[in-house]
Amino acid sequence: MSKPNNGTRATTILHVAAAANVSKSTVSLVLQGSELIPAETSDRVREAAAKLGYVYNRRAAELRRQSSNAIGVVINDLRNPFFAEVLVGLERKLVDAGYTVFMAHTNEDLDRQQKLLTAMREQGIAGIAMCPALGTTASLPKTVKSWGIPLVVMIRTLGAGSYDFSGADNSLGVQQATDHLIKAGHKRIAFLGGITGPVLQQRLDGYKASLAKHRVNFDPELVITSPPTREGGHNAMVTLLKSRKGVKAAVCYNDLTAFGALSALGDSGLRAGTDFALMGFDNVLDTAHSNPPLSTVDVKPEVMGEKAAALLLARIKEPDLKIQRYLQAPTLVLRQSA
Amino acid sequence: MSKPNNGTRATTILHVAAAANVSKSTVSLVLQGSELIPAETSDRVREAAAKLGYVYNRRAAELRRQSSNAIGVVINDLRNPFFAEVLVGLERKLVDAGYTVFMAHTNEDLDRQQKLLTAMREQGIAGIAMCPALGTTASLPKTVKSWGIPLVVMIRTLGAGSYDFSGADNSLGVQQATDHLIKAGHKRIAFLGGITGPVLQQRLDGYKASLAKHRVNFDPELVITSPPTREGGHNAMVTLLKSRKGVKAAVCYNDLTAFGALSALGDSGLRAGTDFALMGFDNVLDTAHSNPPLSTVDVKPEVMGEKAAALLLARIKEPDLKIQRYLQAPTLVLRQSA
DNA sequence: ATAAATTATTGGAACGTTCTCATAAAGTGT
DNA sequence: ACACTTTATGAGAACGTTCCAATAATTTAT
Repeated sequence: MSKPNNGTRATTILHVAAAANVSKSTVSLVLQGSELIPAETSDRVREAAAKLGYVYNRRAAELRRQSSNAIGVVINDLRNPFFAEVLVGLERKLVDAGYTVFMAHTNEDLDRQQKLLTAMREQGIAGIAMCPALGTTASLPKTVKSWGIPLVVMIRTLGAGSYDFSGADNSLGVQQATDHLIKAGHKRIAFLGGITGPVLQQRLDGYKASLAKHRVNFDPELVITSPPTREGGHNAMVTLLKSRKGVKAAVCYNDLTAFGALSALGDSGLRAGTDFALMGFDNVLDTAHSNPPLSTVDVKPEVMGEKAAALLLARIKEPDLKIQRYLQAPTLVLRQSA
Repeated sequence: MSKPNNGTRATTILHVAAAANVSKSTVSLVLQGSELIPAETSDRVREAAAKLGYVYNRRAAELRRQSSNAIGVVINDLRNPFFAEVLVGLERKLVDAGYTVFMAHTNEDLDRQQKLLTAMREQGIAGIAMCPALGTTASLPKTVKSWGIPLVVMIRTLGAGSYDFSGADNSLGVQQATDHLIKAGHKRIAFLGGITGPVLQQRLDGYKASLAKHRVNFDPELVITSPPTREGGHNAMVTLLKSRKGVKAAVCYNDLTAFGALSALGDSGLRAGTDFALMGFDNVLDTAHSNPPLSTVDVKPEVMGEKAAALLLARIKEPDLKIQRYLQAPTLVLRQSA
């Protein structure tokens, strides 16, 4: 009865202890569900806690035990449904494992990314899952590792360094998409969208590989880059239709650009599937109900998220585990656009 | 020189103090950018901190000063681009104000929402911005307020309680959309999509109000509900085409369902704008490049996010401010679908 | 010169937990 | 009855900051 919480301050473990007539140590043990405390006592404590409206002060606990139950996720393009899907898979898995997941958005801004990572570091987060903003230096994983924070990189590789990674086999995926178009009899196949970064590189490689394999000439005129957005895809398709006459097939950097391309085709009275063969990439949920439904490369965004979560959890549990790199195998899903 | 950080533990303010030959109090003041410390000293301290690789322990600081620089955002449907856009506006504003923003996703799960709020409470977050999951009880704002945490509710109202709110004038918006269709000569106008919740209610009200104003009969057969997704919109349109013959115009619950409807129209060889008049709602970025570009009602998602941020910041600064409710005024943006 | 004010710095007590020991009480085996 | 284990609980030192109150050194005013 030494702590009668009169003031305005939050009720603490000490107030609960006083109310339940035990020591703070006992309360702490009860809160942690320790086996050491008999039911009678722990009931009494829990009752007192409930009556006083006690709320656990996680900050204090984490300060003391030097640990955290929060995982930070840094994402770079919230407006791209692909990332949203990755996120959903990632978060589900982490939440199931008992972590609290905090997401933050860089909007492809390196400066913001730096600030976010610093903030997470200062918060003493238990681990970080990130899709690096474009232009991120390859040494970032090493830096984060030197901070002692478990890290998994998603989607975009960061050079050859040693870090856990979950992403897609971009090259193979685009290769399959291009193969499909070639098998359908197309020779002049455009590549639409994407501006920079490792993912574009890999996807272009796949495009070229397929062409080479089938002995069709690579024509640089047929790759039209653009930001990986609907607008970018739209513009790329407009350019294609206007100045590369006769092209009747295209592989897109991703589904988003494909949607834009679909829109541009529609503007010209063309319909993908009958007048033009168009392939997307990602198999975002939206593809099943676009106009027309998009043929695309399925890389299972949610699964990539789940895998990333699994890698991170493994790394947290066992910091010295050997580096793992997960590459989602692509499969074609053929709908109406090609 | 009393603290020579030999061990494996993180370097603290004390190590910095020792290295710079000052007391921990001085280091603390320097870290806070206090005016009290002359440049010569503070330089020395900062140098020492940098050399030792010191990292600020925010947990400890927040525990002591009973405050936080983090704001929690709870969002319910990450896969809906509308929410993504709201989020972007919200976050930008909060980050500009110096806060760290942590987002979390409920996926429309009340249980998860409860857990998230509790987690944020335990973390001692400075404020919460949330779009409540469907089915959230109207007393939630009161509860959060009783926790002493500033709160702003977004998009979905929660009864008539007293809480800060940022959302759209849904009723007026749909009314304008329906007016537009009626003025174009349509009499039988469907309402497609949405299943439950205050937003659907408000939008349906607007729909009915417009019909009433123009003396056209309300036909319950013409409102076809569905989950607010592409798939939902697709199915609703399929139903409409199959069993409500002759209907040539529809207002959609939101852009996402409109996209699905666009897809279903395409499946039937119909094109919105020429064969069918279709209106969306939200004016999500994607609408500008759908196939065809969607006519919709613009409620400026990013602005709603920014407004929510502003309300929250005001509430944090001045807890006794009078309650504010921001309703974004809708405007029609006419593209090709109607 | 002295008092008063200002400037630069510091010790130590918080903040609310966890966790290691320590101890007291009760049970067990001989 | 005794030693010995087990069970239930508690005291107090951390964790890394902040900030009040105090002191020491310097300047200014008289």
